[in-house]
Amino acid sequence: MADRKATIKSVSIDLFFKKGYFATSISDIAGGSGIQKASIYYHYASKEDLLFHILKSTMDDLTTTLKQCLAKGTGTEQRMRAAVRGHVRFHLERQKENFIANSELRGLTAEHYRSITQKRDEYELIFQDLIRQGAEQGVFADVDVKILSYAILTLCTAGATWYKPNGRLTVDEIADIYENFIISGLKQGNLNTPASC
Amino acid sequence: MADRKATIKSVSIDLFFKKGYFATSISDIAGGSGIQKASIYYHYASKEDLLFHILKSTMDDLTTTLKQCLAKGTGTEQRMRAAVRGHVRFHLERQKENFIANSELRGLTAEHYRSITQKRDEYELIFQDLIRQGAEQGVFADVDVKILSYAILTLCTAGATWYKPNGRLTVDEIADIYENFIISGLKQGNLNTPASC
DNA sequence: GTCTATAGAGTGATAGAC
DNA sequence: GTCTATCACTCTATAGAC
Repeated sequence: MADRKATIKSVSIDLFFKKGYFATSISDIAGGSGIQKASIYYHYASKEDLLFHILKSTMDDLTTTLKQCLAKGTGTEQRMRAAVRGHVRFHLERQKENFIANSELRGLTAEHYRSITQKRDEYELIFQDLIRQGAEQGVFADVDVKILSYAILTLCTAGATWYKPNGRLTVDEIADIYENFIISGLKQGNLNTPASC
Repeated sequence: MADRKATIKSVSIDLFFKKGYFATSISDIAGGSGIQKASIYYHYASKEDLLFHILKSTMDDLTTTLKQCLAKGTGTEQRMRAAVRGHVRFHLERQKENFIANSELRGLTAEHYRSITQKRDEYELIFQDLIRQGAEQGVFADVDVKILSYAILTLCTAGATWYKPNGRLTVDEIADIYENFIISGLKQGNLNTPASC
């Protein structure tokens, strides 16, 4: 039980993922951490403070990972492939935190909410720039940048909802599928007539 | 104030969407409905019962809508296009209920949870059958059916997260974008080498 | 750093009058 | 069908001992 503060955070991530932020009590977290609930407040100012720490570190690590992935690629398509792959991997490897980051924003104070959504917006911008560049270079079709960026991100993020660590497919196999699906969608080859319903 | 029971349900949908199920109290719902909180229990047995009614009617209507859309189409690609379009439309037009249906399942009792996820699984099966048929007929590429069905559904469902009724694009314009993106992804035309990150 | 004890407020739900 | 009143409980957070 080296670092109690880290233990509390880790237990909270497990519980927020399984039960949700509002359904998890300080008592639950204390029980899981092997201490009394009052002791939580020595390490974190409040339950909301704990949530904010989780979301902040997740978003910061996510952005760092993306930038590392992009640094390796050359050319817009390769860079988009690397971005998608990095995004998928990060979300599957740190499934619980990412699930929380996408579902528990309402638990934050107004100020902390702005802080996290600003980080998210900056992250989205990187993808939007890639789509725009690809469209200008003729690598991708002339698609709606905003909608497509949301589509790409939610698609990959959704993995954090259903992924099972010891399931049928490995992280890299799932990343392959998403990468090809998304690049195909961005290129928009051979399309026919739309539906009527 | 014709039907109080319907008013309570409608107010609950608004509040569950805005604040979340656990963060919404019976008092909040009563206040929004213009009655005292005890009166809620004349119409619904419990807060959970209210949530279940919302989710059940949403899922039933969703499945009905999909079947109507599919009845019109001929050919696998046209049927998939119709299915995607119907799914997107339903989620954007009934945004709040669908958002709740995708985020508040944890509020249900074990029995009700099974009931709703069973309806969801049946709905997903329709999409999985379409993907499989398309792959067999050579209309779609030989893709992973389960992953792709999750991808398609979460993609369209995500619209319920960010859609703004009076925003830049109409429901049909958004449906067009998703439809083309998904069909392109299912066909997987002209792909190059994968990324390395 | 962790404990016991408790404050203070809010919760879902019920009883019974009207 | 809606009300007032209240029960029994849980919650976050704090005070102060050790």
